[in-house]
Order: sequence, then C-alpha cells, then structure tokens
Amino acid sequence: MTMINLDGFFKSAFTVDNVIFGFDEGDLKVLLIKRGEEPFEGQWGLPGYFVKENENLDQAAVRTLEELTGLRKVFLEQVATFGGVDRHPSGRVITVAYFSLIKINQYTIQPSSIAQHAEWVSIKDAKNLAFDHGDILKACFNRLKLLVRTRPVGFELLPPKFTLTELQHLYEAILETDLDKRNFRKKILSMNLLIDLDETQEGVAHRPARLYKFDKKKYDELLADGFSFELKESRRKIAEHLQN
Amino acid sequence: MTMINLDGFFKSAFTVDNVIFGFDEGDLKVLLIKRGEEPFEGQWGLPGYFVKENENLDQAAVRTLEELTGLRKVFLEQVATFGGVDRHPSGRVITVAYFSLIKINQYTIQPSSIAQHAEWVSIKDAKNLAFDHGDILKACFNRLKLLVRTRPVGFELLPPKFTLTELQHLYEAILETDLDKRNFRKKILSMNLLIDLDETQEGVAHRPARLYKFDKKKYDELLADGFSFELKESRRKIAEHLQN
DNA sequence: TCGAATTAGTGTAAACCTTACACACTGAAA
DNA sequence: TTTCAGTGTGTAAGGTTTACACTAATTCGA
Repeated sequence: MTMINLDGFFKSAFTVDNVIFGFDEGDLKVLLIKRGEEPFEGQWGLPGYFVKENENLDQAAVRTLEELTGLRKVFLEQVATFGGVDRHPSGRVITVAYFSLIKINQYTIQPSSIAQHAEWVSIKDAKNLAFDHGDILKACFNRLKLLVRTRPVGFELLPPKFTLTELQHLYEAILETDLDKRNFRKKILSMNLLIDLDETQEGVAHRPARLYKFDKKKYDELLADGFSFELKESRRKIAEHLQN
Repeated sequence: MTMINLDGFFKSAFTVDNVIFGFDEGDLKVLLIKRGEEPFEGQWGLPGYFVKENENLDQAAVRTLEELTGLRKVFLEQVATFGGVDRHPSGRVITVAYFSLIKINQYTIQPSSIAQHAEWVSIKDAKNLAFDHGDILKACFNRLKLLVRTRPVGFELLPPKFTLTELQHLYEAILETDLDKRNFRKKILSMNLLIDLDETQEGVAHRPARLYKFDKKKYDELLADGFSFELKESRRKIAEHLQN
C-alpha cells in the first residue's frame, strides 16, 4: 500500500492559546500574561503553549490550563484556529484557540514561570493585546455570549452556592445588557434547574439573599428529554444598545 | 531584541478540509471525493488540501474551493480544527475544517485531478468516511443547523429564484424536522426579506408556484438596526424527534 | 433603639408570538 | 371533463415576553 509522504509539504509550529474567563465582583475577567520578553514585551497576551508531538489539541489545552491554574475538569471548548502568515514575528505559528470557564476563587497561582506573570484583567480593560490575541479574545467572548444563551454554562463561573442577583449580574456582564430583575428570576426559576438551599448569605450589610445551587442532575435528565435551555436577551434592549 | 526561535518546536503538516453543502431535489448533499489511493482507497472522503507556506488558512480554503468547484465568493466559514495524533496514518496532519454553501446548479466540474472523483452525496448516505471525516462532517452539519436558525444563510443554497415550498424543504432538510406550511410562510413573509417576483414556475405538472428572491439589501439594512433573523424549529417537534 | 441605607423579593396585565389545523384553487395530463 | 399534484390562505387558543413599583429584611451609625 502506497502512502502519502508528508516530507514534501510545508510544516508549521502550532500552539494552543487559552482564553480563561472568570467572574468576580460583578465583573467578567480574563486571565492574561504580562509578557516579559520580545516580541510584544510589556504587553498583555493570552497564555499560549506549543503543542507537543505526541499530544492531541484538546489534551494540550487541558494540560496547559492545569499548568497555569491548577484546575482540571473545567469547562473547556475549542473556538477557532488562527493561522495568518504574519501573525507571529518569528515565523509561521498556527494557533488553536480554546476558551474555558473557571470559578475564580478556586484558582491558585501555580509555580510555573508563566503563571508568575498571570493576572485577572477585566474584559473591558483587555485591550491592545500582543499578536492577534485581541481577535482571539473577541472570538472567544462572542462564543461565550452565544453559548450562555443556549446552555447553562454560566454556573461554571460562579461558586457552588450563589444568589440570584449574582447570577443576573453574570448574565448582564456576559451579554453586555441590563436585565429586568423580576423577569430574570421568573424565567430562571421556571426552568427548575436551581435548588433552593434554604440558606442565606452571611456578612452583608443588607437583607441577605437566598442561596441556590445548579441542579446538574436535573439538567442532564431534561436534556435527554429534548429540553433546550434558552435564555433570551431582550430584543428591544439589544436594539437600544446598538444605537449607542 | 531577542525573539523566540521556532526551530526547537515540533512542527506539523496542515490541511484544510472542505465540507461543501448543496441542495438539490429536496435533498441536502455534500461534495465528496472517492479516494483513488491509500489510505482509505475506495472510501468517500472530504476534499482536503495541504496549506502552503505563504497562505492564510482562509485563503487556502477559498483557493481549494475554487479549484474544486470553480466558484468564488461563496459562503465559507471555519468550523473547527481536528488534530488527533493518529488521525492520519502517514504522520501528524492537523486539519482545519471549513464549510461552504453553494448553489449546486452553478457547480461545474473542474479539470483538477481531485475534481474528477467528486460526487454529490446525500447527507443521509455520507457514512463511513475516510480518516475522521465523519466527525468533521458532523461538526459542520451541526454548525449549519445552528447557523440556519439565526442567519439567512439558507438562500446561499438555493437558486436566485425559488418557491416558498423549496425554501421550506431546504429548512426541513437542514433541521431534520417537519415544518407547518402555513406557519412557515407566515413567519418567513413577515420578515419582509423576500421579494415577490410576480413570476411563476414553468414546466410543472400542477399549479405553478410563485417565485421569490432574497432581499439582501434589506437584510443588511435591518442588520444594521439590530434586527435578528430567528427561525425557530418547533420545540414539540424536536422533542418528538428525539424519541425516535 | 430608631432611622437610614442597602439590597432582596414579589405579581399582573398587555402585547406579542407560536401553534394547530382544513379546504378551495390552479394548471397539466389523461 | 375529470383527476392529479401541489399551491395558497386565516383564525382562535395557548404560551411567552415585556413593562413596571412597592414591601421586606438586615446592618450601621447616630
């Protein structure tokens, strides 16, 4: 049997770039690296790693995420591949972008050298990134917006126990819009995907809110029955938004 | 300024694989290649091409699509990248999957060697593909299903003049469900995105249907105003579907 | 301990959208 | 002239989304 010989074809270095989202203090954040060397020294960039000869792309993404955050088994999904000829000044490097959602308070700084320069940056402040990382971040943020409306991934960003207000703020941060409190609660609660823990917040200087957790078991059951999680943004509010 | 030296890192060959959808005789089809050589000789595979040193991924996809179909300026979008270590028997080959939508009657067979073995295969019959092309096709089909509900891409698959029944059949083929004729028409026409051409079909052995064309100009205007094209599948029908 | 501050929690009516459903019309072919 | 095949049309019921404002619980400081 004759096989294709790959020697004659162009080969490129390739990396995975991780867009790691977290949510803290009502603000959606990304874990960025302050670059300590050229190119783009001093600028923010995404954590990126060369893929090894013997590992799959997904494996590389999982491995590097763990090296950086210490976390395993988090939400992680491939988004897109960026392969512009001139995207890397040192030569051709094709990068596969992954995005992940982590609970920011579970994040612990790791001993790896790159992690020393990692910082959570508000998505609003994540500008002027190195390479084409601005484009990559944008693609991942768009994907998150899309995903959050059709699958209950928001819970990946919240601590196990959360209040409805926190959940609403999360959605508002991701969708970049305001939501009506009563309608939001009605909608979320009507899905029966939250377990009311019969506990309340502690240490807040106001009426404490009830705590809920996400009922993953119930969701998996409903999924199997053809249920579709759908959380809509107000169309009117989108339209208003676009006018600004 | 010190730069990273890429020589030390593993490099891989890169291809683009094209999932080219067409619609004909009420049936959604994919353009596949009957493989004339090992590996997977005799099986169907996606048209795939190595990416060149000096071209971007999108350029490679556009170029190869034209080489195969003779068509330029068609709908083309990157879907996902497949980089399993063992996906290609000859060595590491990472492939970036693109999907495109073409008007099947504009397709003309090209002189390229690969095009000689190209055939339109109904999506239902596209099984047992070479490599991981089955997974790739599935990913692209899922993306098409998603896209068709939120953007008016269906028209890319139809001839410039079409009947409402043809449009409905197209949606039914993509969404793999039945739609109610009256409700479908009501919904589509209420968007005001179709121009009634005041012409009718010819050469059919029954009452001829009116012909319409897609009003792209209007759509672009509406888009700018925050309009969102949204065509929903009946939830009940989805649920029924899942039970089968 | 009282009042102010802060955030939590709740219901309804109107508008809008989606669904289910059946029959008369047109033109070609026999 | 009848049959065949597919086109084209309306409505009522049910469900979803929207807009909107006040009372409840707790801490803090005076």
